[in-house]
Amino acid sequence: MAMLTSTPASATSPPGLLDGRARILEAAAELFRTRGYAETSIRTIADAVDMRAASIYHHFESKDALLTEILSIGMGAVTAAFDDAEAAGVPGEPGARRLHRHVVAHLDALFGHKAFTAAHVTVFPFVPPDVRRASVADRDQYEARWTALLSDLAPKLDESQIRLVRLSLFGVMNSTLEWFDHGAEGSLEELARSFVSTLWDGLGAVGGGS
Amino acid sequence: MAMLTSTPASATSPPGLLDGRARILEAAAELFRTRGYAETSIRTIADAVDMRAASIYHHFESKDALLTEILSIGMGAVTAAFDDAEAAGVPGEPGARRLHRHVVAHLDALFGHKAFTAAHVTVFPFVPPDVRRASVADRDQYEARWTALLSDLAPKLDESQIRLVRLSLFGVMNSTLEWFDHGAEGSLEELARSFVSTLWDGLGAVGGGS
DNA sequence: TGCACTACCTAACGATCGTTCGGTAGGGTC
DNA sequence: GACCCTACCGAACGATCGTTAGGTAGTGCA
Repeated sequence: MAMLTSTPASATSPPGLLDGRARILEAAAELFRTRGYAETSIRTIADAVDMRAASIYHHFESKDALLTEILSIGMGAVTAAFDDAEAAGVPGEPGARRLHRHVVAHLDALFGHKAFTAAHVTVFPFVPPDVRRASVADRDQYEARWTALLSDLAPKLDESQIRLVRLSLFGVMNSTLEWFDHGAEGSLEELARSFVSTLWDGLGAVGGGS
Repeated sequence: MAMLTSTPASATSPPGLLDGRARILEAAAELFRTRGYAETSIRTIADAVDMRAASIYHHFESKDALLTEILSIGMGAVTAAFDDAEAAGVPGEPGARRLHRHVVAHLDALFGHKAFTAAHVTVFPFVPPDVRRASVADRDQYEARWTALLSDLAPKLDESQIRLVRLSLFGVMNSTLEWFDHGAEGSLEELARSFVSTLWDGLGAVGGGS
């Protein structure tokens, strides 16, 4: 996983402030997320960090390389969050509780590194083939973790059903980036609880329908 | 809703074959879906229909106007499918059955007019503001239909919970465009049944977890 | 003082973009 | 035969794109 500061920057730059490279990453990720990759020019990114376009190329080889690193940071964040959530488990705990912890972890990572993680959801389908190739390994790893988790939680389901549940769950969780207003609308804990209770117990039980 | 053939084309062109305008719409929608809007040039679209770039402007005022019409066709398809599904209902039927019919209708429309409906899911976040403005009314109408349906089905849930269920359900259903291989992987009926049974009865009951 | 290095700059390159202009070929109408 | 309309075309417009070449100010080190 690539880090936000590739050099020991805090030794030469004021602590708490991002160096040029990290500021470019942050601004570019946010612009890619909100406007799209092709729609965001190098000059727009440079404007956002008060530089000229050529200066971007002092820190990154190309626009594609910049995107590749952003995707890597995003996938690193969710993967680390998954592993932390797994480590926090206790043996024999209820399935719904374990699922809830992982949903919270995913949502926390999603919104905590929003610009970087959202790039995987919004711009990934359209990134150049070379960039996509550089990211698939990271993505496959994360996917495998979820497959194993869900197989544990719902042992009666076969492989294709697990795949369906996983992709559906990703569909729900990742769509929150588009409509959930973190902060104003409530906590991610509650959102996750709502997801899990509906997914686990069903809308029929929760909603009072006939 | 805009139609695929705006002129009485079948009077002058061979029946069963799309006229130039409809061929442009179809090709552009498919290219926008797979490559993205900004990533697809007018010349690429022209190539796909064996024309030159200038000829596109005989049928459409601008690239934005072309996209606007594609979005309109897509939203028209899902809205019409919803209304048909509602009309096919019988009084007093179980909630899960009514929900299932609407999920099938949405998925049918999604995959039946894939290029046009997918544009709303994949490229909409990045379309130019003017294009977005032209589509919001259509989208709001469709959203309102689902809000009313879900409020009927789960009367115990308040407004914000209904919103959450609706957005989650959209998240799941629309994500299928990215991973469900219609035809090779099974029927949309079965996919919908799996969604509804999990959503309605819960993974706890279905999956055999503890 | 001199050298090397980092972090930026101005200016420009060729390519590609959406779009427009001024055509032309062919069919229908009178 | 004159006229018009639809459906296309070649060629070009200015703007913007990613990228590069070459330069400069500032800092740390010998």
